[in-house]
Amino acid sequence: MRFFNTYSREIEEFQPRDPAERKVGIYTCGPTVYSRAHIGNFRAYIFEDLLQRHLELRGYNVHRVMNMTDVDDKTIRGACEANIPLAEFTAPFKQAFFEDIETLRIKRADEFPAATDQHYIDRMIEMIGTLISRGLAYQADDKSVYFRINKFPDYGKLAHFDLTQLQSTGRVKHDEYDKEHIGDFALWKAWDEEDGDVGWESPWGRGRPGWHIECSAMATALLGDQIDIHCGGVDNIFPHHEAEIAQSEGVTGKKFVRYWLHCAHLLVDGQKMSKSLGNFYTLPNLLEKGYTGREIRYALMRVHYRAPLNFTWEGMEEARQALARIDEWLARLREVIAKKIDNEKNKTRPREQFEEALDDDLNISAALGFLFETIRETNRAMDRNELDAPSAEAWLDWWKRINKVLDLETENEILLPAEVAQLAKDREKARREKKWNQSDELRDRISARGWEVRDTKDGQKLTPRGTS
RNA sequence: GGCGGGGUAGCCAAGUGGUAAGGUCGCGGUCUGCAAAACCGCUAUUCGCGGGUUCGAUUCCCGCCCCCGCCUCCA
Repeated sequence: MRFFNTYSREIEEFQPRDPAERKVGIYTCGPTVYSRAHIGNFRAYIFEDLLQRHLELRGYNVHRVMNMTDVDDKTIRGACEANIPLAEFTAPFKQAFFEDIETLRIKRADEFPAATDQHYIDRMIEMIGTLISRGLAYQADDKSVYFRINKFPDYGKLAHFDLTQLQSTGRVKHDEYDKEHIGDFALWKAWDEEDGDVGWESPWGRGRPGWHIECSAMATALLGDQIDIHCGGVDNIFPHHEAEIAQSEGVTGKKFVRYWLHCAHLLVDGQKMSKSLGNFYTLPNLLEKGYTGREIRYALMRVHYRAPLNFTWEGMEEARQALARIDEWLARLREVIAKKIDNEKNKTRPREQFEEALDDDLNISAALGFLFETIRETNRAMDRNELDAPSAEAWLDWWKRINKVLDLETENEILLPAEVAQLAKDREKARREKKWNQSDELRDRISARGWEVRDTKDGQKLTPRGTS
């Protein structure tokens, strides 16, 4: 198995810390719960889901942690504006997040530590204390504690940045007079009036943790000093992950992460989907348009994680059609099995290309290409009545195996509504009497109710469209 | 300005030093009363542009162009 490691900028053979036990520790940066996450955020989480599921398919025992950032400027501002306690403000967004990942069939992480958990606050304070004692951090005149990047020679290595070349984007306001170096980042932010009643006591006074330290504290607390894989969006490479390395290694003295994997952005109209640009869609936005969770999952999954993915409605339609093709294929395989078709002519058996494609830095496009090739070949055999039941069973087993990674099968059998059943019954009668106009009219009415009619040798078949 | 990612058909996209997977859309055909689904065929003499290496380059090298992102709290 090979992955592109952001640190080396090279494809590397994957070797976990504990190859014998096949244990893999993964840390993924989770949402900041100040508003509902948008589908660009979920592209990253789906990529991480694919990673976890493929590792598991290959026999690894994955332990994944995803943090919840429930204290930062935005959450505090939101709570202030709503005039409610911070926890009350973030709770519905946490809940919405869990609903959304369930809709998208994203496997839950083993742990979702929250930044405001006193246990982790304590750990952050402890780490900051250690960094200060080693000269890697200092308390400035503004009472905040900053990381001293000049004392950490590797700072900038992940992003390949030359620190003397850093330019301010003006996105974040700097308290330049308080910091020794413009690049020094906050570990502990001193309380100010805008924080209201949000704050924790520390050896440096009342305040709250900086964003980066929370991940270092939770990652090392739950996964140990060294973790196998750390993921996130490319926009987290700098400064967030760079800072995590500095803080963690500054405390433990050990290499923090073996493999850094970063996901490219979801674009809309060729631009990064983001809250600040206002060009974003949430999951409920797409569900309202009639798309289902698995259709959205497919649409967000089908492009390689390191390539930008442009979100379009055309892409959503493509996802729907592609899934219908898979559904149809599965239904046909099951039919062959049910009919116990026995034919010696075509004994086809599954191959390994799907898994091998994913071994290659999660090449999902190649993997799906192989799936669809397989679908065409087996459909062709079924058209000729040349696929026997054992072969169909073998392909179905194969699907069950790869679907552990894809998780794209329709969830529940949708019951035929009585109304549609009656229309179908009427249509059957009309067809027996060769009343074609009536038959076609009934087909339209059934179609208007979201069901598709097909006339086969065995009579009418009804399939729901756009199913979850 | 620095550092990345990307540029392959209408759209999405894989890929290799030896002549371009797959999905979707469109067109034609088989099947069908007509459809649908499925299958078959057609749809890139060509892979952003210009050089170079090579018997041969979309792939390797050099230069350039375009798009997107990051450059101190964005997945």
